[in-house]
Amino acid sequence: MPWPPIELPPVVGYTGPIMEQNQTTNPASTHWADINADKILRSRRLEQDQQAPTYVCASGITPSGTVHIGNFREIISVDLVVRALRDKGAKVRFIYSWDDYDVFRKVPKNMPKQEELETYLRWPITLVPDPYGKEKSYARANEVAVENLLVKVGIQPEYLYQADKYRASEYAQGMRTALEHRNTIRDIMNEFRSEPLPTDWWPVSVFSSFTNKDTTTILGWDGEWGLTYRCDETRKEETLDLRTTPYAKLPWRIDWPMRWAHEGVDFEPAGKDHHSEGGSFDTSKKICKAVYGVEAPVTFQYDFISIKGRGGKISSSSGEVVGLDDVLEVYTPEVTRYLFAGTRPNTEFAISFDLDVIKIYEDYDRCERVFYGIDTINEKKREKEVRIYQLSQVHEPMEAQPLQLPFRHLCNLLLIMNGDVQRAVRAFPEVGDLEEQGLLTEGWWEYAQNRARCAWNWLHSFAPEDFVFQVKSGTEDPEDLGAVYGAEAVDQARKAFHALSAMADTFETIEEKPLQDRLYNIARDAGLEPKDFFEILYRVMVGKTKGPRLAGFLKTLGAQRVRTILAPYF
RNA sequence: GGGCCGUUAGCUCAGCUGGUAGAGCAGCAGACUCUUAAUCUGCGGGUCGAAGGUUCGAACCCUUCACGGCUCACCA
Repeated sequence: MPWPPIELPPVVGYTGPIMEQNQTTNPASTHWADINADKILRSRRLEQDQQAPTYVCASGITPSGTVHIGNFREIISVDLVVRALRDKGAKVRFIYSWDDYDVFRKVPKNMPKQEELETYLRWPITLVPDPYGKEKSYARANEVAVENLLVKVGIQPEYLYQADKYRASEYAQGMRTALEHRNTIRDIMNEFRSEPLPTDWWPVSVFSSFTNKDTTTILGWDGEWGLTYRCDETRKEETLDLRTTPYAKLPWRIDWPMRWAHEGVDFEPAGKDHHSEGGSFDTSKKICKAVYGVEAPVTFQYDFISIKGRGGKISSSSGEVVGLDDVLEVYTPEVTRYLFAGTRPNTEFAISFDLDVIKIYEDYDRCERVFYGIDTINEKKREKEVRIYQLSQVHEPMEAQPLQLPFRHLCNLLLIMNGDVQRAVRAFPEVGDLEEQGLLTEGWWEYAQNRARCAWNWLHSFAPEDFVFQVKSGTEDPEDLGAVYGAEAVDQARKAFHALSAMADTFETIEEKPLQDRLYNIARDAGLEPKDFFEILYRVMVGKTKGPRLAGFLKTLGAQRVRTILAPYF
């Protein structure tokens, strides 16, 4: 189906102050974010006269390609816990670590300039150029994309750039400590390895200053700051001073605990791939204690996310990934947060792009009505729903229940209005009334616009064919209805159309129910079975045998449009 | 081989810090001159994977087992 080219306003990003603290939080909340917040608070025993500490919550990933929605689960999980901590009155530092000093291992298939990128393999991603030529590096391009999106869902951590820190030798002492505990670290890692690390293994790695690649061999350490390596490609040797060199770094399983100690991290969750015995969290935890002398942070494991209902559009095997941007095309920021806030982190769930989308929006709306006390359910459930709603918000919730735009109905109105957001929203009768009374705030219009845009995107890209229709403009040639319904039926339909046009002026004032009754009468007066009349009318109006409930549909279209559509058939 | 998670109504799941088993969908019955996975009203339906244990009381805690899934032992 051809879609009219519609210029939609972009989803509005959130620019005001972030929602910081919620005074109404029930301290006994059993929401998983609150339970974890309590766990974090308990992990630091405070002496009587000790000042309230700042709790450090951390998250981070390697920006080595497009950041996908699975990665997003980690950062939103931390964000929710951070909110829970702040709601409990704790001071929190929320850090997000871009591991942009990691090695560029593989060129993702969805990147342009594949051949040029190939030449940078084994370099640190912070030195690989941005194939789009906009940012100062490949890593930075991926980072910027995510940082901009996170603002829209109300997540604003303090970003730490590991490449900058390593290259400025901020971790010189951390690396030296690792070297001093070389054997301890090797023993810990060997506990779980199938093949033990070789005797000439070193707990640091080096990028060659001659080639920028990590293809180097460490030859020795002087017991202080001097590290000697050989560049495998050029066979050149060099001694670096850890206090000044930009080239040294720690491998992952040592880098992680070193940073926990360096930043004093109190909480960091990790994916299930890290959370096995002998996995990276496990060995990092041991190294953290044995080498850096501090306890590993409180953690939990979050499960993977799958995608449902993008059949045919993007196959996951083609290497194309679903990112936060894709999710925000269909789900508003609040509903996106709702998906994660309402699901325990250690359960796998699917983000749906099919008909489930409607249900998710309906669930969210119900949650909102519970929050505002419109819908009543038992107290225990109410508390849980209220908490989920709070945690889903990007802005402060409004004082009273804002006017809801049910997703399904909004979809129909958008289809009737050919994607015109303003007209679709105003087709809700309540909108005009509330606007006159000055009860629709700017925030509400933002909500309406975001939701309408998501609905339109969904209709455009993912809704089943049965679900969508397009109102005929009245300029098309009349269809050859006679072949299908017979000349007599068409003749009768013509009569009915006349009658319908004649009463079109009453659309604005008549109730749906009486209008519906009139339609049946019109059909029978013209000698048609109502069923056939409806079918022919739908064919004329939307080119299909079915469509939106007629009474409401006609009222929404209005007398003028209905006449225009019917005119060619007189 | 180790670890983690799951097993609750026909289906998808909720039930979280032990207190009489819940929701949605499906099903059945009724209503609407009716049409979007139509709408509204009502109803039924579960030895909570199995066996033991702790407890006044267990879907929930402990032990063992069965089945399913994921993950680690290479890199991050």
